[in-house]
Amino acid sequence: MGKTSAVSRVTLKTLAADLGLTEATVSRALNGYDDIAEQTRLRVQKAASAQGYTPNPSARRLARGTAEAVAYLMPANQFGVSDSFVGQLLQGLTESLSKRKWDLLVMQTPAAEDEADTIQKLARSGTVSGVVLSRPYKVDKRIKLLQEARLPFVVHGRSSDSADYAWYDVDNIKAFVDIVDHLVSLGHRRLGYIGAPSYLNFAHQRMQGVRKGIQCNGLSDADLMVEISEMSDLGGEQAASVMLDSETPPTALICATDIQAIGALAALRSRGLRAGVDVSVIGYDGLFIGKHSNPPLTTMAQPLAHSGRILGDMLLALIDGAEPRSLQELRNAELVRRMSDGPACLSQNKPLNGRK
Amino acid sequence: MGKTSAVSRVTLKTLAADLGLTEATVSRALNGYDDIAEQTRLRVQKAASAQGYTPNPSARRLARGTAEAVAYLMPANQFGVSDSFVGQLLQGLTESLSKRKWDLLVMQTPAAEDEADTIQKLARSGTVSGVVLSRPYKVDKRIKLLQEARLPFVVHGRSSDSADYAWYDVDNIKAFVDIVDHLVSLGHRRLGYIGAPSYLNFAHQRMQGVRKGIQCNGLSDADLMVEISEMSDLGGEQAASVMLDSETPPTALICATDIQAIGALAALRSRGLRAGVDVSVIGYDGLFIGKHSNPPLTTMAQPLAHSGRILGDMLLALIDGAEPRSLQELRNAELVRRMSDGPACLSQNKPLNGRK
DNA sequence: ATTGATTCCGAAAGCGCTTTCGGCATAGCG
DNA sequence: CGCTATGCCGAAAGCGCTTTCGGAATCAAT
Repeated sequence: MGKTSAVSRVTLKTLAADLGLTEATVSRALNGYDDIAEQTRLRVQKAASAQGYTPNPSARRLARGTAEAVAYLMPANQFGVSDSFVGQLLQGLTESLSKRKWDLLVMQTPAAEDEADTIQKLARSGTVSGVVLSRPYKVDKRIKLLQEARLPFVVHGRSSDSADYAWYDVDNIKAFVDIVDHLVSLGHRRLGYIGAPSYLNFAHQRMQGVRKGIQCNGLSDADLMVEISEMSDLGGEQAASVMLDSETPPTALICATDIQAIGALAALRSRGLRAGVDVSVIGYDGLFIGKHSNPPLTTMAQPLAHSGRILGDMLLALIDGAEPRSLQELRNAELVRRMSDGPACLSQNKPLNGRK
Repeated sequence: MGKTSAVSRVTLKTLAADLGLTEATVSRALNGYDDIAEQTRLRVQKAASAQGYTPNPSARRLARGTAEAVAYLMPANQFGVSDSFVGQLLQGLTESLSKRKWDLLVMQTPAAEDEADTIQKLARSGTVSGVVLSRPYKVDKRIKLLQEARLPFVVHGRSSDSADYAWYDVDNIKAFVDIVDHLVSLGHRRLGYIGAPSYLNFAHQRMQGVRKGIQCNGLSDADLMVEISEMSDLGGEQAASVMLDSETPPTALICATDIQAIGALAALRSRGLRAGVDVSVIGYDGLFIGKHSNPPLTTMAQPLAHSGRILGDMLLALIDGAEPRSLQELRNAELVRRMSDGPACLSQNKPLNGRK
């Protein structure tokens, strides 16, 4: 009746007592110190796994002075449309961290106000030894805070000044230059761009991309129509609507995100316009949903299959002392053509306006 | 110049020294003990926030003997299609937990083999004081393990024996009975069901629902055609294909998940069949994607807007000592009609088989 | 046999915090 | 004025683990 069933935890102390050794010895045996006789190490290991010993992480962390955990700062779920990439990212992160048996915390900065507070607490308390940040703003206070706190971090995306920290991003500018190239090569000369709020840096970059694409192809600003909308299907639909209903509607719509592109598709349909025939629509993200939209969406697919693992590995390297500048990885997005783009049919520049 | 910039952490010790008090006093002052003079409490609080003191969670947890953290066991991302609900759920969970300033860990049981191991480690190490489990299997070893370990947990969904633990689920059986009712009322008499692997209990339940619906409406087993597929668009497409290409194809397809329904839609299109006219298709989940599929998908929408917060609150209550049996919440899904269902047109029972 | 180098383990301090306990004041009571 | 309450704080132990240090053996070399 000494131990009441499953209640009494097995600690280093009990283990040591059982083995006739000291806690110190058992600890070192389990942690691979080389001043332990191979024979006793085996004995200890066997007993440990037999009794199901699992070190108390809090105690270990306290003693070691390291957190053995990292935090993922989830982007605030802004428009109801939950970001499906969060799941993928987390999966990759856990994979990467599990190699060291580290824990993954997910946090969310409540209001924009509390961001500073959250980060400072995080840094000062020593809860984690690293942070993964998603979807940074153009100028992102959190990044500066993390730097000041000397807390290792990697960013999924980049803010405007990305020289001094580690990040993993896709080349948004190139991606949108490519889109413009593609469209121009199809004969399009009047383009519409449905953008996202530019405080999000990726939105800013994508906008830059289309501007650059316009220039490189010898078009002028007058050939580009721009509407900024929120990142939702409705936002995209509304933005597309104003452009389509304008005097000289564009023959192709470039969208900052697939979600908005999906909305644009709806705007076309409701006007009796055929995407890919009357007007081209190209999105960005490579979302699964695009495969099944009406019509299937042509899009720039970003490679986020392994981004979680990559970010995790980067962070680990960083914590091990790697130079942040050496950990900057830029990938390219890839055009996947489905059905929503096609040659410009200049004949019907002014479409027949199904309604209105 | 006493403190070298941001390097030296401010601990209870330094705070106490600064204030001319003991660590014990400061600790109690900060933790709301009532044996501290109101005046000194204020003094302490002011100094704490001025110096930006944040308690070291590991030390606190160790001393208190409680984890102040819970874990979310992510469902393994089986078919590449990342589950978009994970993000939503996490958001709700963090909200709920932030009320107590608890941490949220996300973990993933690597292989099916290691599940037991993972859970036992989790329980024994005291890493967390509670667990949220998603998408249980019909008979789920993890649940038994959690029970044995006396680790509080709530399940998002139910396993086959759900009497003794806390869960939050939607009434899958009722949902699918409702679908059958709806379809029958539209005149459909030959139904097809595209199911999911039945080791996932929700899949089992949905199948039961369909069967029950068949009975209640006076149909026989012969009127139901069943295909089980993996939970992906391709799976759904293939399953739909075999049914549509059969001797006597069903006039309506019920799908266990929206993803599969989306695939079924593709199968229809490739055969020149019009969803909602020639064949009805109904999915389940209420995924955003269904709004923009071709045609828009009629589906049973499950209420998961606040499921994360509800699960979090349940878990907290449980940890506070609530009875698991008192924490079982069953919600109803709701039919949202879009374009993929419609009255049965018996005239074209045998469709014109576009190909094959 | 004496020395020196190795091998292996125990002793002990400490990580930063919580919490019980006891004791010194001061206040309240007869 | 002595006595017991009460208020307020310090002392100290302890949570479970890590890690440095030193010392007792054992071994090899002279």
